[in-house]
Amino acid sequence: MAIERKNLRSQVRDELLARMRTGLAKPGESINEVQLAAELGVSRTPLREALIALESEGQITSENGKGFRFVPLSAGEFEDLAPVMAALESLALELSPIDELKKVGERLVALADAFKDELVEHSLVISRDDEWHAVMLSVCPNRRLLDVIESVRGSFHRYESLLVAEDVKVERVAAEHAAIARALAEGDVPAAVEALKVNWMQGMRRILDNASSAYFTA
Amino acid sequence: MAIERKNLRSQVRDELLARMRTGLAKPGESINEVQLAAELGVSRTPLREALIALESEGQITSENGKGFRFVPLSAGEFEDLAPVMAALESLALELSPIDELKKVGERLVALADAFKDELVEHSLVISRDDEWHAVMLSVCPNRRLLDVIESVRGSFHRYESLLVAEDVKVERVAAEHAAIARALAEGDVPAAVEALKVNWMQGMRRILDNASSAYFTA
DNA sequence: CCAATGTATTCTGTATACACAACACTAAGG
DNA sequence: CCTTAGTGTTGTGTATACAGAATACATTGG
Repeated sequence: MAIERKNLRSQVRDELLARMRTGLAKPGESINEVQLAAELGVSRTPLREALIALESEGQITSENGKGFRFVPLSAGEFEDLAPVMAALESLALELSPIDELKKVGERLVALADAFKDELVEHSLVISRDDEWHAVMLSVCPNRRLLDVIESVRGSFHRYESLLVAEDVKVERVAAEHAAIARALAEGDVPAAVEALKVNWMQGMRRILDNASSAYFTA
Repeated sequence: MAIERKNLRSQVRDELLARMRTGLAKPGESINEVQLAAELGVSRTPLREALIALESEGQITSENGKGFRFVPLSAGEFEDLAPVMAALESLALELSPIDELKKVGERLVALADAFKDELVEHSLVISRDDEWHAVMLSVCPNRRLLDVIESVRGSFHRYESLLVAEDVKVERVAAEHAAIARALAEGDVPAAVEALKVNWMQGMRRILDNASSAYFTA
């Protein structure tokens, strides 16, 4: 096995993302570089590099003399992100070869079923969902589009992880996924696109409705 | 007047972008940090920070022990970028309040006319085009979408700047802009979206056809 | 007591220093 | 002659050092 060969800045980046997702890094909180660097056991240099990378992905903000801050949660931003994801993934479907889509559609149907049956615990819901979308996008030949999707999804992810309540309606998600998958299997891209948009917007709405508004004060 | 208060890394970032657009930084060229830093009159630190920011925007690549490289020009990537821009700007239109769009449509018609009449010199074509699109997007309330658009547009820009030949058909662009603007003024968003997609794809195609394939070897 | 200015402290932004990986070149062995 | 191990050099990745901005605190004048 080829062993991982990663530089510190990317490891730090991953760790910061993890902390943002678990809530260990509180939204809106300002970052003390020396303290955080010490906590992570690295110097300020790779930490700052990770922060800068995350900043240009929109996951962190900075003001000139004041340093970096985890971006506050904003219902508005979350609502903004959903249609962007929907549009991007829709485009990905439209650009994928139709026959490939049909094949993938079948796999997706199976996955959606498994998803429903598994009674997945909450921590897994998101990674399952991720996996499902990854499979769907796997036949899209537009590399740059996939990059953009991944970047935006990063921001979306944060809201999912922090706000997903215990009682997420998993069956609902599975049903929506199944609808998309069936349309794809039949080669009906417009229908799939429509279902996909519903999936994103409903998903966002579900999460937002269940979330305590307290999260957004920060 | 409030005087500019920018840190070095953003200034370096701008300078690097400028060099990429003028061709001073050759596509595919690998970057020697000490040399480039000296050339810019700064230390490696802000230079690296700028490089990292540009990397996560997709404008620069890096390999672990090998450092940074200006990304090579790729016809494929350029072709990939166009539909993404089209989809994103289309979404922006769909999310904009219809009455605002109508008002903006009128301004855009005027701008398109001016564009045609001005017989603009080549260096100005792109910034005019930019300005036009900026006005069009000015009524879109989705901040995050605008961020994503700006980021992707950055990559697209590079191709425009490097490949736009002397004999760009300016009237063609103006005509396409006028079509979009008219549709907006009439509040016909679907028509505007359709025209917009044509604008992006045709624009990309025009540039690509006129470009010597020699550019892509790097 | 409050306002305003001066001073101390903290933390960012930038520069420099250091260690090790990657690459180039040479030399020895087949 | 080709291959490969050894050696030197260059350049990145990371750590540390320094300078100045921002903030908090104290002090003085009203």
